[in-house]
Amino acid sequence: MKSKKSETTQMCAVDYAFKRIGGKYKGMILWYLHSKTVLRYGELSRTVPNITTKMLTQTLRELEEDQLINRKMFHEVPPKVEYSLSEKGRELIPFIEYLHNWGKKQLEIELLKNKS
Amino acid sequence: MKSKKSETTQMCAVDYAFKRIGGKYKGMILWYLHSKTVLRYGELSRTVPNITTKMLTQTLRELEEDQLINRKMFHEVPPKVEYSLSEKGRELIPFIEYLHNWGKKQLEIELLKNKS
DNA sequence: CGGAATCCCAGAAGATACTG
DNA sequence: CAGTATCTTCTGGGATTCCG
Repeated sequence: MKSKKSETTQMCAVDYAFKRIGGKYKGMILWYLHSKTVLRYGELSRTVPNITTKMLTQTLRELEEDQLINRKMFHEVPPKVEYSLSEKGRELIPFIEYLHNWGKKQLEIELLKNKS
Repeated sequence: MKSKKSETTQMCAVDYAFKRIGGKYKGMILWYLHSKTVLRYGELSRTVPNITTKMLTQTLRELEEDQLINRKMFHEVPPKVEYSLSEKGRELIPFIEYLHNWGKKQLEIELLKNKS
């Protein structure tokens, strides 16, 4: 049983965690899923700025593999797929929320500086 | 006054924050600086697994630009440079700690699964 | 000791077109 | 609507060598 996760390098917990939520869109998607509870594919694609379908699909698949989100298909016409946070994914929210607030604060500080 | 930070895309706080602490080594370096308080260049290079001098220098420079760490040079022979967390950088510790604990927990869970 | 300077590449991300 | 499939581009990071 080979695992894509374990490499020869000793495993550092911070490193491990960053690999789950790193990349260009993972944090944002988790954040949006948290604030909206449930989102369809199309909604996500409109919500995440400039994301392509390829990256959206790929990112969602990775989050699903890591069991941070749930994917629920409705076999209808037209098709419908809903994404939501899993329990495990929800555990990350406090930290993303913290990060969000920190980022907001820094953005405001920079804004003030640029005005002067 | 051009800024490397602002692009045409609307600024999202989560995205902003991830850009400060994303990348392969930033989280780990902040984490190590927190647990050891102060570290020299050579110590960091030995502590962070497999990091090259190029990446170490580059990462430290970026963290310094964003004012998350302090760089203190001693003009001696041989030269000596110490790195430590800044106030702003220290604000990030609670959440990196959270992330660290989460990662540790997940690693343990995965370990158990692989044994079965 | 604490870097800087090059060269190079894998893998991340973008563009575009097509489909059940 | 919710994706696939390709192709291309870009850039974060690696390897190596040299410097004050």
